[in-house]
Amino acid sequence: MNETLYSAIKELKNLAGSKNIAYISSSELARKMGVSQQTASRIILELIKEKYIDRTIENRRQKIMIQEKALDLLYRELNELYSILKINQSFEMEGTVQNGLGEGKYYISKKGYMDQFKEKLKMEPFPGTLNIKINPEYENILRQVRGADGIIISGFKDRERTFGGVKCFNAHIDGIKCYLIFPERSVYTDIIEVISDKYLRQALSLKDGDIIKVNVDFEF
Amino acid sequence: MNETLYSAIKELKNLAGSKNIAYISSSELARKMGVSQQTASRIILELIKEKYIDRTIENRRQKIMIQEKALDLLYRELNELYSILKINQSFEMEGTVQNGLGEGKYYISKKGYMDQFKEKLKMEPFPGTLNIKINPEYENILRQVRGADGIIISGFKDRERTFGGVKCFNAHIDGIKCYLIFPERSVYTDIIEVISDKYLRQALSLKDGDIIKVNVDFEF
DNA sequence: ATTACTAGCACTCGAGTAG
DNA sequence: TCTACTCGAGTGCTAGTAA
Repeated sequence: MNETLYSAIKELKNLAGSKNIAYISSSELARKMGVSQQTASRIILELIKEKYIDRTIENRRQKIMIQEKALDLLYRELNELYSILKINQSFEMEGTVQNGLGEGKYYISKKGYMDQFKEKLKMEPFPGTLNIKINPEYENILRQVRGADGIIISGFKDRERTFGGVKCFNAHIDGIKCYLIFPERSVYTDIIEVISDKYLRQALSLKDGDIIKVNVDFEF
Repeated sequence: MNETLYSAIKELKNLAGSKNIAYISSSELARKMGVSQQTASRIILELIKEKYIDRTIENRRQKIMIQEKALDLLYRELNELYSILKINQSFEMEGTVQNGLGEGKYYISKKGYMDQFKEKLKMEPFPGTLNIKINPEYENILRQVRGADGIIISGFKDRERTFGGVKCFNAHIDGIKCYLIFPERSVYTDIIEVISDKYLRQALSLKDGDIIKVNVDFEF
């Protein structure tokens, strides 16, 4: 990753705001970045090639759409700085309890995962996940959490198929210790999966549709 | 500022930890950064020249001391990301009420400042400052706050001398709205000055030596 | 082992300019 | 006006090597 592209992404995201859409000419970007118009133009082309942005030219002006990959990069940088500067943060998110479909249970119970949970999380998880649909206003916090390095649970193979790696984050809900688990390769969903050594639905008296707060605890 | 130097500073600060001292050879830094040993060596020389680090060579190994200028850079980047990503933060710091010496009163009362306070902070400050010595464990938070862009109060001249610009941050102490004020040019002191439209010592029943919490409110 | 100089090469930048 | 191509110049890289 070229460092100049990072600076350009910052400029563009700053302009784009929460809609992630910016209208800017190459010479204007050039001026903001302190480079020539030609270089700015080349940077935009590179950003498109690397899928950090999408661009259309409408009525002689460029419409730049910031892509997930670019936001990922910015949040990753933010997390890296948190980590380097040893800034401890706790993030709160709010969401709605979802019907779990029993899929979680299938995955959690796999020996390949379970053994690692016991070893790395120092607990034996209840065989099932609590699924929470995070409210849209917490989208950015979720993105930041997802971009952080968690406790890595490696992928594995069994007779039938391959299971991908996941990463876990320390969290708590209403004082009950739990872990958020995400696929290691980032997937953009607003539904998070929570595991704990307790049956969370029971311990917290939850039913589908309940609104709850989840706190993610980072320590570097 | 070269972007490569920024990456190098991150690597070095990461290694250095809170003591801001790292022992690392140029080839090790080269490996971490994915460049040649020669380039890493040159980077270190540039960092020294630009006063981001200090270096001594003891018993064949380099001792690298991270300088304030480098920390400034990292915190500034962090703040820039906060701003770009519209992350609102509130920072809490703890400190001890200090004897103010009446200096604050002299400055605050200057028309050049007072007019701007009224206009930009939309309040008429009590003519005096509450000085708080921040506890060392909040040093990094203080650094981060100081590195942020606040509400700018421009410097001015009167008949006798020049008064430098200051920047203000929204804050509150025990629910009372106030502002932190810092000289615009960063100075490394652990004493902060607080102004408010109220006489804070009275409103909060404070005396020298009292320990209080200050919350700085950022909004981007 | 280190650090860091010199030489040469590669890559990135901006000027000129086309579409 | 815009964007973006080509090309020459200069920066910054690595390899070789000295200390």
